[in-house]
Amino acid sequence: MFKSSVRNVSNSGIIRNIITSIDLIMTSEPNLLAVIQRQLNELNKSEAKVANAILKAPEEATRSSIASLASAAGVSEPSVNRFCKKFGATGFPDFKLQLATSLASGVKYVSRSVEFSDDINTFPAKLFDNAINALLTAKEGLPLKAIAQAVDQIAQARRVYFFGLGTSAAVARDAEHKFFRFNVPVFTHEDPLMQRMLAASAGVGDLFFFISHTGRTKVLVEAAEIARQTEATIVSLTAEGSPLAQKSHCCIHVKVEEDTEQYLPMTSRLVQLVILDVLAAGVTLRRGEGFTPHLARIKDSLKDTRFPTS
Amino acid sequence: MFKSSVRNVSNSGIIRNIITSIDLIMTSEPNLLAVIQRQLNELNKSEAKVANAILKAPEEATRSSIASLASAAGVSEPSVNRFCKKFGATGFPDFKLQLATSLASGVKYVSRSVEFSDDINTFPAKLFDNAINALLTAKEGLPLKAIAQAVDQIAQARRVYFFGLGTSAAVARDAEHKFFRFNVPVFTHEDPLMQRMLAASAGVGDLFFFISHTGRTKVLVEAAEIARQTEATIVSLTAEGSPLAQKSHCCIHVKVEEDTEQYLPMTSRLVQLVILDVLAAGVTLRRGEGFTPHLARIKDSLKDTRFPTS
DNA sequence: CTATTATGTAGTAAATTTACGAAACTAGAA
DNA sequence: TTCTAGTTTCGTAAATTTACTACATAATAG
Repeated sequence: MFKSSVRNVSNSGIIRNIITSIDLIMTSEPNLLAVIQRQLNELNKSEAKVANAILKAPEEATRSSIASLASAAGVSEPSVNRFCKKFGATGFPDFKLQLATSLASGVKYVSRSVEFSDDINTFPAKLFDNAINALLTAKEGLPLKAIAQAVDQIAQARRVYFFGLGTSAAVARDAEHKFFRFNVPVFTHEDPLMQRMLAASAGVGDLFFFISHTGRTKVLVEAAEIARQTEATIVSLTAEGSPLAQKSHCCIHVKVEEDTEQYLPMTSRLVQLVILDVLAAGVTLRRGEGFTPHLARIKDSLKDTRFPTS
Repeated sequence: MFKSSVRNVSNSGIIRNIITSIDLIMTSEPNLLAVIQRQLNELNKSEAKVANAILKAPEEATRSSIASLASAAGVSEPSVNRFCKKFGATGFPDFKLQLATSLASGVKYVSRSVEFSDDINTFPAKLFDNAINALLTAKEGLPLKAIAQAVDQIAQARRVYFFGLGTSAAVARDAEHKFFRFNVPVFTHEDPLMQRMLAASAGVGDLFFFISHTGRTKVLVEAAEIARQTEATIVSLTAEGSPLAQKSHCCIHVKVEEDTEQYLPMTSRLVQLVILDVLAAGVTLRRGEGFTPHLARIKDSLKDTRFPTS
């Protein structure tokens, strides 16, 4: 079984090496509760009971015995044990340990939406927790291959266009600010007509980077469609399998479960930004150490626009 | 002797009460390992053996049974048990739990900067960790009072201008997208000249929201200065004590230790965005439950611009 | 109605704690 | 020093709690 092979890492040096890469993808999970939360509807009856009991009182769960947790959840002891194993633990004690560690960081790793009963003392922390949680989740399932590919393509591009609409326009703008530093001509346009026209007149060496949470915004997908007719490369940061993703040569997709009750997409944008940071860092690494003076010059150029630090 | 009086706590009620305060000092220490380390020479032979075994391999200690730890330390099982109780735990499992928690909170969240020796398997995770770390730190020292005040002022404002330059311009743009939903006329301008002119022509009910990581960007501070001459309210999201902060009626300052070696400001912007989310949520709560249909309408208005979900 | 999955029962093994006693140490006196 | 009473320290073994496994029964899907 895959799960158990991951856990038994400490036994064999050889296995350890093989596992390392998997670890990066899978097990670097500081947030057990988030995983439980996410899997909640994938669980069967008794497992769900256990999950709810744990989510309800996680701190208490770390202190109780398997028997008391079982009775609290209204299930038998082996059910609890099976539950633990399902989530990658070797058994109940190990599970408690993992749970305790994830609780330790102080973040409530369960998405908590803001209620109208919240006040200034509660809702800011909730939003921060959600943001942190989103980043942690995204970090787990990072599409490293697509990221590496995108870095390659950006590093080689003659021109890079960052296109987004609505909230994603702000992300595109941010990307522009980040990437122009690499001597690559970078362009952003929020105007769909400009986007279409630029897409139509693209050629070899042009790279279009589309940003969209849903990947279903018509005008953006259409622009991608047009660009696709040319020799340009199309990279997108969007939802997997979406119309936009289908038009792309390379799609960086990130799983963010945006709270649909929430009318403002909060967290997905943060993840997009960090991914763009990652891409920028990737390009910097690509450019090599000789490139840092160039970055330093750009930074220095801003010096005179600021009041000196007293 | 002090040592023995502590030891004999369980015998006498009076002594117990005296000791309690000492316990409080001792056990409120977040790092159990540090406590053990400090007490090391006050311990007797077998206890010291146990202590050393734990200090040598703390991570392993959390995972091992009392039997294996006992044999690793070269003592009997009850000795380990007594050791645990001495350090405030109810028993061995409880001790392991405390040890695990103190290990988790301390070490993990350290800023790690990207090196040129990094590759695709390491640097994305580093950047995510840094981002998460920044949010965690910001969450700790959230200026709730200033936030509450800013929410008040935004909710009451007749017009809100979000001004930022450079990277912060993108944040301002994002803020615009978030806040326009509250029936408040929101404006963003990246052009310093526009910012000056709008500032000059401001009046009662106008709110200028300045965003700047350093708080030292001259043209932005000047715009704030100009706005300050009018009846407008000035709120800023910037560094504490900076020139910009000094011009503001209300300053939301956040401590983010930006890696100065890094030429791109990565994390501060994320924190700014989440803070703006917090403000937006605050305004929503202010508007009350009757306001949600309005938000829903805005969301629905986008429906036709998207390809339907298959 | 069969095959498969899900859940619980009961027994077993393991781990932890307690009770008790032996050893080691301390201090005072011969 | 050497002995002895008192004390502390530590380990053995038994008791108890806790967790796991194998198996049986119930539920579910095909």
